[in-house]
Amino acid sequence: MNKPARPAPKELKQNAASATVAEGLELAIHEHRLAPGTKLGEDEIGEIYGVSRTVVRSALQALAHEQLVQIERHRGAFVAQPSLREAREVFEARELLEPRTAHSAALRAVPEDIERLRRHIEDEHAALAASDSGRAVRLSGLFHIEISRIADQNTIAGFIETLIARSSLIIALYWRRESALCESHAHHALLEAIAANDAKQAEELMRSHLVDLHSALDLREKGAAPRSLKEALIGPG
Amino acid sequence: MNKPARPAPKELKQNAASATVAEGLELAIHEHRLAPGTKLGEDEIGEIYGVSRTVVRSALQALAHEQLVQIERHRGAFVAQPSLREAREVFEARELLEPRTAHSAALRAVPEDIERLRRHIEDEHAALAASDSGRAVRLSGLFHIEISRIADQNTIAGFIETLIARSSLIIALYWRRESALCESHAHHALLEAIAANDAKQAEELMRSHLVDLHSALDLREKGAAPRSLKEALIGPG
DNA sequence: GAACACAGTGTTGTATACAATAAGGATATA
DNA sequence: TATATCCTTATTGTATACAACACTGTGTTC
Repeated sequence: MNKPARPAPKELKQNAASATVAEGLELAIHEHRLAPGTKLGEDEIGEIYGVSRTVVRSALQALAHEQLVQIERHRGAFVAQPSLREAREVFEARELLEPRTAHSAALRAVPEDIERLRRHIEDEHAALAASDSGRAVRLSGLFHIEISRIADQNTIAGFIETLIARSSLIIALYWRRESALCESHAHHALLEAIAANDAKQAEELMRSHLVDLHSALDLREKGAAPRSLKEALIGPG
Repeated sequence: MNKPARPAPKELKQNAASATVAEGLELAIHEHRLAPGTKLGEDEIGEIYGVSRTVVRSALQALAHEQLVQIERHRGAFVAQPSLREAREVFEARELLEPRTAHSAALRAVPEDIERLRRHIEDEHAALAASDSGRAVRLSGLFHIEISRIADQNTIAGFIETLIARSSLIIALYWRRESALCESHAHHALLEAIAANDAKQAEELMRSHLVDLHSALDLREKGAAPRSLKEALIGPG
C-alpha cells in the first residue's frame, strides 16, 4: 500500500487572496445564498473582500472553470444556470463514478474515517433541525466528497467534487418542493455499509441513493427560462 | 519562427487572447515540445505571443486547473510532472470512463462520425510514417476525445479531455522505449466496432486498449526525482 | 405613437506600474 | 577551503490606469 502521506485537507491553491475570494463565493453558491443567474460584478466583489479586480477576476475564472459561474465576454460573470441537459448529465456522471468510490471506500475505511462520516451526518441532522436548508445541502454534498476522499482516488475525487458543486446549482433550480429532503436516512445506511466494510452493499446503496436524488428533481422537458427569471428577480435582493 | 498561428476557433472561450495563449501552450505540451518540468516564465511567454503578463497569467491559471502546469507561489509556473501515483490514477479513471463512452458512441454514431474517425486514423498513420511522434501522440488523444464527443455526454467528455491531456504528460515521463507505439491497430478495431454499432464489442476493445496503454508505461515504484531532474536539464534548452 | 438612431454611462478586457518574495552570488570569516 | 550571511537581481503578486465594448435612456423622425 503506497502511503500518500498527504491528507490534503484542501487543494493547495497558488495565490492565497484569489483562493479566499473563490472559496467565499463558492460557499455562498453552495448554500444557496447566491441564486443561479445572479450577476457577479467585479468591482462589487472586490470592494466586499477588499481586493482589486485583478484578484476577483482570477477567482471568477477559477469558478468558471468548475462551471459554477458563467462568464460572457464584455458582459460579466453570473452564477451558472445548468440546463436540463446538463443537469441530467451531471447526475448520470455521478451515477457512474460514485458507486465505484463507495465500493473502494468501504474497503479502505479506517475507524477515524467512520468517525468523520458520523460527525457529518450529525451536522446534517442539526442543519435540518434548524431548517437551514442551505447548510444542509452543503453538508450533504460534503458527505459524498468525504466518501470519495476515503476511496483514495484523488483524480476521480476531483471530478466528483465538481459534480457535487454543480449539483448544488441543479438542486437550486430543479428541486421539487413536494419531495422531502430526507437524505440523512440514506446517508446513514451508507455509513453502516462502509463501517462494516461491505463494499457490494455500499456500492448498491450509493447507486440507489443517487437514483432517488435524481428522481427528486424536476427534469421534465420545458422552458427553464421563466423559472430562472423568477429566481433572478428575487435572488440578488 | 514563433508565429502564434492560432490553431482553430474551437470552443468559444470568454477572453480570446488568453484562450489563444492557452491553446498554444497546451498544444506544445501535447506534442511534447515542452518537456515536463519546463519553467514557463510569464514575461517570456508574453513576449512570444505579443500580449501582457495579465493575459499570460490567465492562460497559465487555466492550464493549472487542468493540471497541465503546476504553479508554485512566488516561484512561477512549470509544465506539470505527474507522479507515479497520479499516473496510475489517471489511467484508472480512463479505464472507468472510456469503455462507457465507447459503448454509447457505438450506439449513437452516424456515418459522418465514422468518417471523421477514419480520417483521424489516417492522420495518425501519416504522423507515424513521418516519425513525428509528438503529433502522433496528440492525434491518438484526439481520437479518444472524438469518441467521447460522439457519445454525446459533454460532462464526461470534459473529464476525459483533461485525462487525455494529462496522459500526454504521463507518456512523456513514463513511456517505455522498448514498447512500440502501435496504437493505430487498436484504434482501427475500435472504429470497426463503432461503425458496426456493436456496443459491447466497442466497450471491450476500449477497455483492453487502455489496459495495453497502461501496461506500456513504466509505473514501477522508484524515485521519479532523478528522471525528472534529467528531463529538466535537457528540457528548457 | 412607434421605431430607430445616438450618445452617455458603466462594466469588462488589457496593459502597465509598483510591491513583495525567493533564488543566486559575492564577500567575509573561521 | 568551507560556510554562513547579506545583498543584488529577477520574477511573481497585486493594484491601478486606460481602452473597448455593451446596455440604457433620450431625442428625433416617420
